[in-house]
Amino acid sequence: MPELPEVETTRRGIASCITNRQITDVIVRQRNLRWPVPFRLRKTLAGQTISSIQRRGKYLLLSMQSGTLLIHLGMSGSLRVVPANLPAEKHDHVDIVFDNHSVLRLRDPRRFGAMLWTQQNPLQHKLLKDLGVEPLAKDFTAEYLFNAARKRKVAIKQFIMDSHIVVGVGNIYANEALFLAGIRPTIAAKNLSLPRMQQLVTAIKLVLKDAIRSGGTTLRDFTRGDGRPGYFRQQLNVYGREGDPCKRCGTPIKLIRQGQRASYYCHRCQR
DNA sequence: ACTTCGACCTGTTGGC
DNA sequence: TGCCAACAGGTCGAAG
Repeated sequence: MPELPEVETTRRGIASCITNRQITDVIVRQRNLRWPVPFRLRKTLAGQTISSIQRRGKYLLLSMQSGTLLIHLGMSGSLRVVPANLPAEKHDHVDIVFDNHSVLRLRDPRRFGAMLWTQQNPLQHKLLKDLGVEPLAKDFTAEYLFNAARKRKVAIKQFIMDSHIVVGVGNIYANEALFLAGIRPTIAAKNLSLPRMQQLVTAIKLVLKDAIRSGGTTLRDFTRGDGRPGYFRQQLNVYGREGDPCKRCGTPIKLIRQGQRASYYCHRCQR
């Protein structure tokens, strides 16, 4: 579920509920996420106040007096603020309890997510320090992408999904952005001209902004527990549409595999 | 420095 | 209906 738009929507959705709230308790039901949830997390967090919640890539950064809690939602994670008396369900692994008896609850069926504590500058943390640019920031430009692609023979789709180049472009939006830009996902990154990179950069920003705009709907549907985001799904041009007609030219959408991920594209519109 | 691939998990879906 | 394989929105880290 979580690509950058969902993570950003989550951040915005919980920010006002948790900032300036004091933590009174932490309940860890399952510590085996991607990396173990810190053993003494309850001891570490109790009594601290969350001063802000920021996002870097798909990581959420909860700032407190003595450090930062890093949260990644992996493939299936979600965060919700619920009343403390709402019973935890099967995959509700961590509760952060606040002084007003609300709870920040992490749910993650596949457990590819993470919750880590760091006392250093979080941007210097091992997992964050080598991340690429933010796709919606001004420094994500055609020139940047073009320069980064020199000598890179990897396919452009895998290239834009590489978080060391640019963060937050997941499989759905990589497919969608390449369609909008008219670029075939298999082209070697180094073979794209600067103007085509400009089209791609523009498409990535557009797709992510649109998705954030409809992210609220996506999130609400998801957290309600009925899975797929109905609203956003209707905006998809290629993802999940194998064999269906291209919305621009009618040619059946193709499905291939790149690096064990599904790539959908129009053989005619994308060259 | 770059590329490929296995690994981590559970839940859902589609074919037989 | 049951069973099994394939697949799912991520990304790290080892090995080549």
